[in-house]
Amino acid sequence: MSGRPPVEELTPAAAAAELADLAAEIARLDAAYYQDDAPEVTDAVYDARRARNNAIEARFPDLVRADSPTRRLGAAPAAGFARRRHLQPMLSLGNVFSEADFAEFCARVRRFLGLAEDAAFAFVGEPKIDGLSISLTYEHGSFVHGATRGDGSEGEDVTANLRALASLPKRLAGAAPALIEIRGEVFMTKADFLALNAEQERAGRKLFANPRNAAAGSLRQLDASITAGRKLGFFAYAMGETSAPVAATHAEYLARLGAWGFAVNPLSRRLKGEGEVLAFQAEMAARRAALAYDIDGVVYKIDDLAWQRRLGFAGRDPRWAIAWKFPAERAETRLEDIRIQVGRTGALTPVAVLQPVNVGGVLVSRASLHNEDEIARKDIRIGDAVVVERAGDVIPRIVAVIVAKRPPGTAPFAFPTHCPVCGSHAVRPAGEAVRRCTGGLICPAQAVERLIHFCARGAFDIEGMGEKTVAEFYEDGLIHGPGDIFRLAAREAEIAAREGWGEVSARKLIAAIAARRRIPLARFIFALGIRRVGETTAKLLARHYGSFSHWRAEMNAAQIMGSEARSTLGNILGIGPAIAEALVDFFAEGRNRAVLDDLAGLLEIEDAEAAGAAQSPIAGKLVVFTGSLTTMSRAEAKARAEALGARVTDSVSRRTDYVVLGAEAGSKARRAAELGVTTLSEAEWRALAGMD
DNA sequence: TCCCCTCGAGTTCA
DNA sequence: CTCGAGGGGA
Repeated sequence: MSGRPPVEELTPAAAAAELADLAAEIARLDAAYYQDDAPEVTDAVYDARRARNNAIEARFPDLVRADSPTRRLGAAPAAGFARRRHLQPMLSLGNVFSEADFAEFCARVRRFLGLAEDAAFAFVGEPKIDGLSISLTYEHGSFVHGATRGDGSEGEDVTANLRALASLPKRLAGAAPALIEIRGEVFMTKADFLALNAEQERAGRKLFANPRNAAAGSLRQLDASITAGRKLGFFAYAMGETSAPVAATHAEYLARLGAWGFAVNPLSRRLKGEGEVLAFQAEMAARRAALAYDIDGVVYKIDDLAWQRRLGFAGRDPRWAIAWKFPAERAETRLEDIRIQVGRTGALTPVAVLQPVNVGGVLVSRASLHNEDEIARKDIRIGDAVVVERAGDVIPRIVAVIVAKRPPGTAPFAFPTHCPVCGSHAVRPAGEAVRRCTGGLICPAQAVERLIHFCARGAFDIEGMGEKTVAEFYEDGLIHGPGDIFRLAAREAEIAAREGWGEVSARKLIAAIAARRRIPLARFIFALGIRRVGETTAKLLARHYGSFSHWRAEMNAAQIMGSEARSTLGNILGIGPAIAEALVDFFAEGRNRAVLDDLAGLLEIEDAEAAGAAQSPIAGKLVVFTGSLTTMSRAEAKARAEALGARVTDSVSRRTDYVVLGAEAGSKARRAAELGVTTLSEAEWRALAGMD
């Protein structure tokens, strides 16, 4: 800043005067920015003021004012977090753990793009910081809102908190698309984490387990001024929706981000091929400990954005990027007990109770043991010394038993043959891994789990009816079955009188329940918790039957008529014999039918939209590709077609809608002609599918 | 009949 | 997030 002496040369008196000026000035600028939405100065000027203020405060800690800008923020505290849908979903990433895995990833890319086996392509390697990813939306160059990743398609709106991050530009420098989503990572350095925890300890507050949690906890503060007081860093690294292309390669995109004013991880590097990737991975592993922040691996992205588009997604993971994780952290501890949990479907799941041990910054005291065989295979016994691992995922698992440290007198674990809750016989069908309680409707453990599922996200999604509440209400006899939830309104006073409850929370709960009386058919079916019927299958059924009454009638018919009607169920694509049987079993049980009657009287179940109402002309069509395609590989063509709602097979039949002929198409072209199936050239196909 | 992929059901800790 | 089973195509 010109015209001002360097901080080192300030006298205390001059410093005090300047801090007073800065406090007043920054307060005014904040008000203009946050309240009037009319910034008076550029962000660079604003940031320089804050930086100057911070520098002076650092040198004269005694002079920090009560109204110092570092102690408050102009933004009004947010009232809870609204949900915000991302314009484009935020990615998850596939993982690899070795050179061989990575080579396999590259081979898949080559196969998909139809490249030669020795074809080289460039990557960008980026250290994978253990923070929390967020999405920022800029309109006409201005930061308008930001959200956490959430489930990938919808996160929490933390705009006010993000405004408090100095490292995040409020305006993009230079030209930018009218609308653009920018993704990056909010993180805390190891040093700031330790300092924050020391501060927390001094203040008698709870400590954060690791920098990641500290960053998440700091960002997700309802009072944005707390966020402002925490030192959070931000690196931008990815793109979401954009109204205009901004680069041809990822490396260019990163440069663009830098030009706009974002911090981009300086360690990110363009790598010309697999050889350079290996070297980079080794380099990062070696530098990991010395870095200011925690990283758990390196993300490699294919540099060419046109290739990225072609590669697209397999499920939720992009085919054009991969996270190469460092080996998981491990720790040794003692297994104190094995407890058996009973799930919604009656599955008996063994869970290890561990002597709490710190694994990679998190205190682990439990780990799933999956099933009977897993325990037998590893010969896990109560009292054993075990190695616990927390891999890239968060979920700990037991890697092995240290047999040398096994105390005397242990015995192989005897898996119970009866349900620990209701005492019913627990059976394990031949060929299956899971042993299940046969108590069904009489088992209280299953009943609670079913109710929890009923209220959970994706099903009725009743706010305030979490696991604990449901379990307590069930235990105290407030609810026995799903219908009772919708009769709770009559017992509001009783709920308000419960420990930990009050009038306000009871009223809110009743309102949340009332808000869910109307429910789409698919969610309703999913909520029932029918075995083998998850979210996807429930949607499928809802679309097929359209209405609750139709579904119910058909299912009753199937139940009465047995195998014949069961085959009708089998005609729904995606419903095979096992799911059909699960459905018939559910309806065969009188108590389930009673629950349905009960709910039908309490709820308004919305009809599902008619099947196949999709917009693309190829949605629902059966397509066959033959011959060699010139503008894309076979796998790519298939993926694109499926993304547009078509089904792709390899053999031409009467049911085939289109046969797309590549060069040198042979027998399938002939067969298509014989059967009178419509054939398309590759160009015609691209036009029909809207790919050009 | 086999293989590949998707879906369901399970779980940890903050 | 992982594992196992189901579904569907080869």
